[in-house]
Amino acid sequence: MIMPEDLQCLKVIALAGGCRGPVRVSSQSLGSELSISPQTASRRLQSLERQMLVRRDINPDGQQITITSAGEEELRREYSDYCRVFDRENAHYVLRGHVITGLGEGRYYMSLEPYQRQFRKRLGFSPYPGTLNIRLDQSSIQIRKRLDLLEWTRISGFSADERTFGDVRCLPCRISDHPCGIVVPGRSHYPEDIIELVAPVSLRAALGLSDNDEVKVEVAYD
Amino acid sequence: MIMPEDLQCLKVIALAGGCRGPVRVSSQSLGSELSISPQTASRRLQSLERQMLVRRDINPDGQQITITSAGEEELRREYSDYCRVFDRENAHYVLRGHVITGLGEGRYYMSLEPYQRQFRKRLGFSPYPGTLNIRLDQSSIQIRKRLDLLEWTRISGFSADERTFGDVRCLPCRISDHPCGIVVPGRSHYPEDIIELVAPVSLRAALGLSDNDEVKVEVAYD
DNA sequence: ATTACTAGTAGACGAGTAA
DNA sequence: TTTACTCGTCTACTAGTAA
Repeated sequence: MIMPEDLQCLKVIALAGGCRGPVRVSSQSLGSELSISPQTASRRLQSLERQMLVRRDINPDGQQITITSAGEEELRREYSDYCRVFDRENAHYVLRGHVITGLGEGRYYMSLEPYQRQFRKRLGFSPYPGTLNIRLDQSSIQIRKRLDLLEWTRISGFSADERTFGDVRCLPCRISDHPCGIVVPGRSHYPEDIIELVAPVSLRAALGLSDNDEVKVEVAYD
Repeated sequence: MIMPEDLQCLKVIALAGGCRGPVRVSSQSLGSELSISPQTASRRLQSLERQMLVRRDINPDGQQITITSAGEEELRREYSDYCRVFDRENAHYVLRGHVITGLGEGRYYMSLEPYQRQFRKRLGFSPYPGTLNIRLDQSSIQIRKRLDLLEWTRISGFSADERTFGDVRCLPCRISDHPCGIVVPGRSHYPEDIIELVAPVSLRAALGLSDNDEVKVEVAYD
């Protein structure tokens, strides 16, 4: 296995064009790029050459470096690792938290016909009138933030009885294999450590949940 | 700047799903994955935590690790570096070598009407009857091999005068801003250290080249 | 099983120097 | 200027141990 500092070095050479032709890379320039001494940079280049990852043409006034096929292969391996990390296809988020009692607002909103109709159309189910409120564990709060980058379904607001009901966004998810959705009111500031779930059934009843029970919410983006 | 060994460690955690939720990563499992001792792996995790790149929930029987936004950012930076390396858009290859005298076969073939017609159509110029033969420098031979992965223009063979003329493939390129093409006969084995160029003019005359002069051939894939 | 300390050592580092 | 050696230091490793 290639050492991480060698790989880092190889990457810098690749960025300079080392995969596509010989490039001038001096120990000094490489060193300053990696914040290491020219001596160490020189040793790194020798190491890469010994591993047959680069080819060097050394002249008295410098050297030209070319990345070999083996070197490029090594870079591609690393590249594919990063592709796997950031591949949207297998993005599967997990949130952990504990059941809490909400303010009962969810129950009211979810009972409104215009919301119900849209949920039915967009998520494929009529929401049970009531939401399951969850307080996220500390480490899940960071995950929650990243969900904002995914594609949420927009549920439009409406007016009725001289009141205005705002937009809501919803992200399909699952809790113990029950399909559900995280709902977040449009613009109002919502506490970052709390999520609210809608589902076709009462999750509390279906899963036998009580306050403070631990739950796991999964978001599979596909 | 993040140390390469820390980044490597962070990547492994990310591959285990650390960007999308807390994952169980023990010092031992991490160590065996990276071929380092559990002690070192433990120190790496402490280091990542100190740099706020991960969050750790440590229990007596193990730890759950979550990559923070800062950690993910670091990974994305690295990812974008690799994207730049392998981005086809700015693929710009450089071959270096020295002019040699060929066998004069190029001159004959390039004078044949069916070949001429196709070159005119595919490359946009009528080839000067004669090719410039170049012996590649040692380090350019590896670059030459990679060109085979690019999209070459196929020039079809034909029959005439009871002889069969084979397919030829051609890759547009430039030599000192003169548009030209690398030509390679279809199936016959061609020496890997030699390339043959066709151009609308005599490159030897246009560039004042003699045998053994150094030349640089550029292939810009776009 | 874990995590993380301490201790001792091996090896990587930068400085200086030669070619 | 380069590359790459030697040398002395100090970091970073593994092993052993505690919690």
